[in-house]
Amino acid sequence: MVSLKDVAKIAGVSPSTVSRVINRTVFVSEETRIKVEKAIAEVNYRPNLLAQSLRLKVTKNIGLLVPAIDHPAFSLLIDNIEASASKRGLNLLIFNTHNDYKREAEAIDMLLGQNINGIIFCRVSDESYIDNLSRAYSIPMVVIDRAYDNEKIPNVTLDNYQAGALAAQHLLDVGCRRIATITGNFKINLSRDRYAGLVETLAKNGVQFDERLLWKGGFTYEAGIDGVNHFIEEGLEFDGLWGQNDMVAIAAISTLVKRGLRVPEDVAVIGMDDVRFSEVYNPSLSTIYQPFAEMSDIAVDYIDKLTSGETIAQNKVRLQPSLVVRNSTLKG
Amino acid sequence: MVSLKDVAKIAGVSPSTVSRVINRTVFVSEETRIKVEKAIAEVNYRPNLLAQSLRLKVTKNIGLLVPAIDHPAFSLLIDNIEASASKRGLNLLIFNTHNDYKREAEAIDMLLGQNINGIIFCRVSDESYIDNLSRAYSIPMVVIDRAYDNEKIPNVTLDNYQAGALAAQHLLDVGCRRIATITGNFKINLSRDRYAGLVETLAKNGVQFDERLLWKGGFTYEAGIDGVNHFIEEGLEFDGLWGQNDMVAIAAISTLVKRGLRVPEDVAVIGMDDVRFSEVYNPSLSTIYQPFAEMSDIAVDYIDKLTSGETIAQNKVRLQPSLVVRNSTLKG
DNA sequence: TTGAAAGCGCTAACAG
DNA sequence: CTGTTAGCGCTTTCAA
Repeated sequence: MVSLKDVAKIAGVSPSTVSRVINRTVFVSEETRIKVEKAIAEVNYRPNLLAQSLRLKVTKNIGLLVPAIDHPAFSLLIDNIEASASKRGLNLLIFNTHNDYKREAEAIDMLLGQNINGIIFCRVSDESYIDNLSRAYSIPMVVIDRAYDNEKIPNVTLDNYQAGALAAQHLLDVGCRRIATITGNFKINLSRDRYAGLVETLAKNGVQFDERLLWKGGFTYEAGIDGVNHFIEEGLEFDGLWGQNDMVAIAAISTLVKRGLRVPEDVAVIGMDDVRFSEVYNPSLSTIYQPFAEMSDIAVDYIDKLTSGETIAQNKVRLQPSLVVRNSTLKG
Repeated sequence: MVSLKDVAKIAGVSPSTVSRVINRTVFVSEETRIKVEKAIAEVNYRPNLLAQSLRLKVTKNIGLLVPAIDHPAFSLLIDNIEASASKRGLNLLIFNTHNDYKREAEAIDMLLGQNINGIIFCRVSDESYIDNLSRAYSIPMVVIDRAYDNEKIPNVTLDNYQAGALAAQHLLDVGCRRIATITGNFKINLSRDRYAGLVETLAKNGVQFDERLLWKGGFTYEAGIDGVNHFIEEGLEFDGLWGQNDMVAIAAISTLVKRGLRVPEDVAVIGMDDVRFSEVYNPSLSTIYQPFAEMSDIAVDYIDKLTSGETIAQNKVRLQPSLVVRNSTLKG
C-alpha cells in the first residue's frame, strides 16, 4: 500500500503538504500542488480511511438495524436508505436483528464498538432494551418506522393511526360493513395505532368493530393464511379485510380464493406499504402507501447533521400515509 | 472515549498488558489479568476498532455490490450473505450498483479506498469493467451469481444451463409443446446459459424452439408483462412459458389472466429462484430453486479464508438448481 | 507557504 | 510474565 509519506518523497515535499493538497485545507502554491498531484497520480495513491478516521474521529459509515432483510417492506426501506446514504457519500453497515430483541441488543452492542458515525435503528418491538439504547446515545442515533409511543431518540415515523383511518374509510366507501383485520404483533406499537385508527373510524361511521374479526398474527405470510382460515373456521362472516402489510393482505387473498371466496366481490381486501409486487398481484392490491423514500432521507439526514455537530430543530417527524386504490377493493 | 492507556493507568499496568489481556495473545498472570478485567469493566472500555484495524491492517468489514436491493432475488441473496457474514463476525457494507456498469465501476473504486477486507461482487453484466476488477485484485474478491464465462476471479455460481434444462423437461413432462420464454438481458451470460439449456433440452426431446417465442425483456415485472403482451399481439400460440426469474413469471401469469387465459390450463408457467412470495402467489408458482444460502456461505468463506492468508483449493464452485413443482404448471 | 513533530489508539518485537 | 519502544497512516498545531 502506497502511503502519503511515499507520495511526499516522490514529490519532494513533506507529508503535511501532501495532506494539505488532498484536503484543500490551506492554500498550497500552484507549483507544489502540481508536483504533488502528479505524484499522487503516478502511484495511484488513495488515502487510508482508517488512518484518517482514527485521526479525525469521524467515519463515513452508518449502521442500519432492521428486523428482517428479506421482507418486501424492509428491503424497500433498505433500498431507500442506501440511496440516501450513498447520495451523501456514506456507507451502510447492515445488521439483521431477526425480529428478536435479544439479538438486537447484541447487534447494538457490537455496533457501538464499530467504526460508525451513527445508527439508524428500526426497532424490533416495544421490548427493545432501553438501557442499551441510552448507552448508544454516545453516538448519533435515529429511530425509524417503529418508534415508541414516547420515543426520546430522534425519530421518523408514519402516522399509523391515520393509516388505519384511511383503510377503514376506504372499505366503508366500497360498501363493506363487516370488516376483519389481521395485524402485526401488538408488542409493536404501530400495530396498535393502526388498529385504533381502523376501529375508531369505523365507530365514527356507525359501524361497530367485531373483535372476533381481529387476528394479531404478525407481519408474515403465515399470519394472512392463518387469520383467514381462523375467521372462516369460526363461521365468522366478513366482507372487507385490512392486512396491516401487503404480505399479509396477499396471503389473505390467496387463502380466501382457495376457500372459494371471490376478491373483491365477496371480500374486499386492502394492504399496507405499497411494496412492489402489490401492483402485480392478481388481483392488484389496494393498499396504504408509506413514504419510505422520504422517511429514509430524513433519517440519514439526521445522522449526517448530528455527526457534523449541527443541532436539529425538529427531532420527531411524522409523515402521512395515503390511499392507493387498485382491484382488490373495487367491487365495481 | 476511554482508551487502552486509561485502562492501563487504572489497573496499574502497561498498555501492552491490557492489550494482551484483551487479545489473549500471550499468557498473563491470573492476578494481573483480574486487575485489568476489573478496570475494563469499571470504565466500560471497548477497543477502538479503527486503531486496531490500522495497526493490524485487517478489518471486520466486507463490501457487497448488488445490481439492486429491492428485488426479491437480491434481497434474498443479501439476507443470506448477511447471515453468513454475521456468523463469522464480519460486517456487511452494501452498495447498490443499480444495474449500471458505470455506477458499478464507481462503487468498486470507492470500495477500494474503504476499510474493507474483501468484496463480494454480484456483477451487473458482461459489460462490467475488467480493468477495475484487476485493480481490485489488491484485496480479496469473489464473484457471486453473475460470473463471466471464463471468470478469473474466484466465483460461486449456479449451473444455469441445467436450470434451463430442468425447466424445459418439466414443461415437456406436463404436456407442453409450444414453449415461450422471457429471459434476462443477454448481456448477462447466465441469461444466455439458461436459454441454451432450455432450447437444447427441448431439441433433445424432439421439440424445436420457435424463436419468435423468445422475449429478452430483462429481470423485471415489466418484462413479464411486455413479453406476454407481445406474444399474444403477434398471434403466437404457446402452452408453456418459462420466466427466467419469479418476478417475470408472476407478471406473465398476471398478464395472461388479464388477457383471459387460464394458468395452468391454457398456459403452464414456471419461474426461477424460488423467492418467498412465489409460494403465496395465486396460483402458487412452480420454479427452479437456487441455493442462495449455500452460495452465500461459500462466498463469505472465500473472503474469510483469503483474508487470513489461507490458500483455497477450489476457486470456482458451481452449484446445482432443483425443480420445485407447484400449481402454476399442474394442468391436473 | 511549508516542514517538523506530536499524537489518534492500538499491537508487537525486544528486552528484561 | 511484563514494560518499553516504535510505528500503522494520517492531520494539525507550531515554527520558521
